[in-house]
Amino acid sequence: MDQALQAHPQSRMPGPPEADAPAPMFDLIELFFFAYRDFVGDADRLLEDFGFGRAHHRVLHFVNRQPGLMIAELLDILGITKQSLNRVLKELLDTGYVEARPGVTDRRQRLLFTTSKGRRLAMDLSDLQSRRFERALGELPQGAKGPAIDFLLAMIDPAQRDKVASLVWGQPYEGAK
Amino acid sequence: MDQALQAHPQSRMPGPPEADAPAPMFDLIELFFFAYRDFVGDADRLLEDFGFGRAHHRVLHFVNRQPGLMIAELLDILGITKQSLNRVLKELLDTGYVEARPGVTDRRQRLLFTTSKGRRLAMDLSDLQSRRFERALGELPQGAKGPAIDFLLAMIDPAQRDKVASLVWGQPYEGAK
DNA sequence: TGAAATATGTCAATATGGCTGACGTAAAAG
DNA sequence: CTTTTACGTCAGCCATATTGACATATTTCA
Repeated sequence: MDQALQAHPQSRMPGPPEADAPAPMFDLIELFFFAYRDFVGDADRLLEDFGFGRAHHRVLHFVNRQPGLMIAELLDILGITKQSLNRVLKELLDTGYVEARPGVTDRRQRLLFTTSKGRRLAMDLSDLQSRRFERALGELPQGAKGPAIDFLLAMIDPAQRDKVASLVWGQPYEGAK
Repeated sequence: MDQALQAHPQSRMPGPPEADAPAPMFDLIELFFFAYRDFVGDADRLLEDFGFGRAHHRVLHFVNRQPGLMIAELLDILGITKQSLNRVLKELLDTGYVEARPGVTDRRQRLLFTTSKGRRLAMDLSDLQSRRFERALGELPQGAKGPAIDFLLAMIDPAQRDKVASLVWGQPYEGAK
């Protein structure tokens, strides 16, 4: 019935002799894929109740994290175009999860803030995802959080690491606490 | 000029006193987001040269990993509908990266295999992503791979873990080697 | 002051990757 | 011989992203 489910053949390198290329790390590749999928799945389910998608989540999250964020900064963080952002942001503004206030020193800017409603949703989403991390870390030996942070940080493009670190901690990373 | 870039305010919990809810793990949440983005970015860039997207990548990857995979099994792994798969799979078949052979014992089945061209592309993609893992692990203390695997596995829904483990290792997980 | 750069908004067209529902067909299983 | 299974396909819809072009207000600078 399942001759289709054979033993995994990747232990044998197929094809002609290519010297000894390091074997691909299929385990990490696939685990990263599935772990991330479950990670975002938590939030996806909650967001559905509000008629929002992942795009809304990302906007809401970073606005909540950095109140007073400018449009241009948000675009830079998300790495999308303003046209893409606009539809999503508009919906968050229209439904009252995010509000925009003109900049004080520069009135061209629209500084973004979460409303109390938006803050609550953003927190609910973060709590959901934090609970997954808590569960996962709880299954691991004591002190697994530092190494996990180090691992994830090391996976990020070195060139982007400072930017990310200052976004995450408000300053360059100083090592596991 | 940048009163918009204030110190991060999340250290103070906003709103009324909600007792002491555990603080959200913003660091892990955001690092996971950025790490995954860079991780898939590597492959995305290579895939563009072939006119493929992430959907093609996933199909090619799992077919390469489990030669002789049935359509239904692939759908189960990817968690998408057959209609979604079909367009992508068709393109991989038409362009000769994947081939389908009727099942031997059950001729309704279409068993999927990568062609030599497909195997090469799949390996190139896996190598790219493996190189990122190698670089990352190289920046960490010796023996960081085991904990990384354990962390990612722990992040996966417990109910799905056996399925994932048997997909990744061909058997239930036995702990870091 | 007047021109240029900046921050943002908007219209239009397009691509990709998902979805649901309905229907068809060949082969296997009872 | 009927039902179930494995798969394909048509049609339409949605979400998220893209590029390009153009508009508008505001700030900056020569």
